[in-house]
Amino acid sequence: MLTISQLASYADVTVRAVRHYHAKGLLPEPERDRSGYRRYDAHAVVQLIKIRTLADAGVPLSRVRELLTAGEEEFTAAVADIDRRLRAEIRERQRHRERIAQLAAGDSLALPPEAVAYLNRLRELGLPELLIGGERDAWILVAAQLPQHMAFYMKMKQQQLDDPATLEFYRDLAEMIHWEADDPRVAAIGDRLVGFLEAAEPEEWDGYHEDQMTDDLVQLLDSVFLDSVPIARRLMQQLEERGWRGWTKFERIPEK
Amino acid sequence: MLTISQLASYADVTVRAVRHYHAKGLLPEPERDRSGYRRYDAHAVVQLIKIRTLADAGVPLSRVRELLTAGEEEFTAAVADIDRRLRAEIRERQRHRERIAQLAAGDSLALPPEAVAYLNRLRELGLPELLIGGERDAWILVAAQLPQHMAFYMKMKQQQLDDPATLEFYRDLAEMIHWEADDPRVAAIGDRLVGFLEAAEPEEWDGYHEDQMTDDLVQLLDSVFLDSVPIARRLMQQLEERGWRGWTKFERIPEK
DNA sequence: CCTTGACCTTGACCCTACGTCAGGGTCGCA
DNA sequence: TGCGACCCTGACGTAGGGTCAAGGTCAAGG
Repeated sequence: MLTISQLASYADVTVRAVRHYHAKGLLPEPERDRSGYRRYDAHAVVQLIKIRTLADAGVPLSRVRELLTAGEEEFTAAVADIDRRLRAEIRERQRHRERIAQLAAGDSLALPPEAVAYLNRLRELGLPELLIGGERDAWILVAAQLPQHMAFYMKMKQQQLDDPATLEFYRDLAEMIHWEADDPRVAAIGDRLVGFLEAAEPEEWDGYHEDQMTDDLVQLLDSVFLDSVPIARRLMQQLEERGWRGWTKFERIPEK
Repeated sequence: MLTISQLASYADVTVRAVRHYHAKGLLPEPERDRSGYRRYDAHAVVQLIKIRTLADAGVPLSRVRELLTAGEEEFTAAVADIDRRLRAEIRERQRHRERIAQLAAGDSLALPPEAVAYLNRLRELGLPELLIGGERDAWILVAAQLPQHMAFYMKMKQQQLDDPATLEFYRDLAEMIHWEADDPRVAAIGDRLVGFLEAAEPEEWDGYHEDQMTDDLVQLLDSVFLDSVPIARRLMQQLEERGWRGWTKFERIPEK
């Protein structure tokens, strides 16, 4: 007769695993000797080897129980089922590999490459890191909600940077993030921005922020701006005095 | 400000997962409103999306915590590490697939194909299923301990079956399993068996059960025989009276 | 006879990444 | 004011065991 550790070593499993299989009902509890030790016969070794064979093949223990007593057809059906699961798990991990391969550090975490390129261009233009961080966060949010539109958005943004006047204005906006909340220059910026908006109206921004972008998302993006730039609140106040509101999605305040 | 379910839906995770990340320290606990509800800002959405991005890439949460604050080099090192783990898991599952592909029902569970072929031959020879079951269990044990020698053992066994005299004797042995414990014919079988053993001596069985097979294993295999055939004990007793012992590995009892 | 080391017992907590109650408080709307 | 949808904490469950803890047992050697 065998002790539990002898049994375990024949099947190359741990003693703990054997007890686990007892608890799970995979392996019947054997007789005990007078001191309460489990005593096994050779048949238990055979059973245990079968259990390990299935478990080593990736069969979950809950199914091992069925399979040990299953007939031929059930068995082959179950095997097919398990093979499907394994294939799915392999595919999942292959996708994981592809994803982590994309994950360099920094911006590219949670952003598609075209967005990373855009952020890098902002960086090359010498814009302050604080503003770029705000942009990055905003685009992370957009990329999470509307991944299929990121390519389009990024193309639009890149085109804006190609226009010298817009770029110049962008630089001035960037300056703004360091201003105190009561800086008087905000009024001038507000004027210029409204000038831009009214010159561009009405069709130029077409498709830029259409139906896809829900009001909720727009509000969330606005709050990113409001939270990351101290003077943002003042600026938006200026805009509202001039008949405009919003930031992510400017719109004329309807006259009442 | 966002509620927990709004936050969760922006990052496409469950509310439970968000709380889990709080508990794990991945996402800082936000301010509470006066009724104790968590209130989030847009930055929390960004953080949560980053967490999901890493987790979706197969990064364990314990490492996500490090990676969120890691610099460029640590990050790429960690990514390489995770990729290694993923590759290992994929390989593991591919091995599992190969193994379960081998697992038809019945005998082949835990046995190599040549052993299955041997058992099938016994079946074709019309030997009783009870005896074949005993053989199968014995070979499962051997295959688990000495997988590299199975091919050789099976070749030997097949050769034995090719010899008409041995085969005939095999059939008679097979009959035996139905006998009562006090059947007088056991003596005759004992005589014939000893005849075989002494005729075959000493070199014919060479390499069949050599050093590889430990005494422990031999004893285990003997016990399979003793447990599965009622009259086995009587037969071995007969053998001992004639100067032989064992079953798996017959040996002459040294004269004292 | 005693010690020592190896083995055995049960019970309980640990891991991942959350899911799923249970029991109770809160919000917004009709 | 009542209802459904939301929020809170706390606790238990998952798969497959690992790892103590606290104690009983066994065999060998001094």
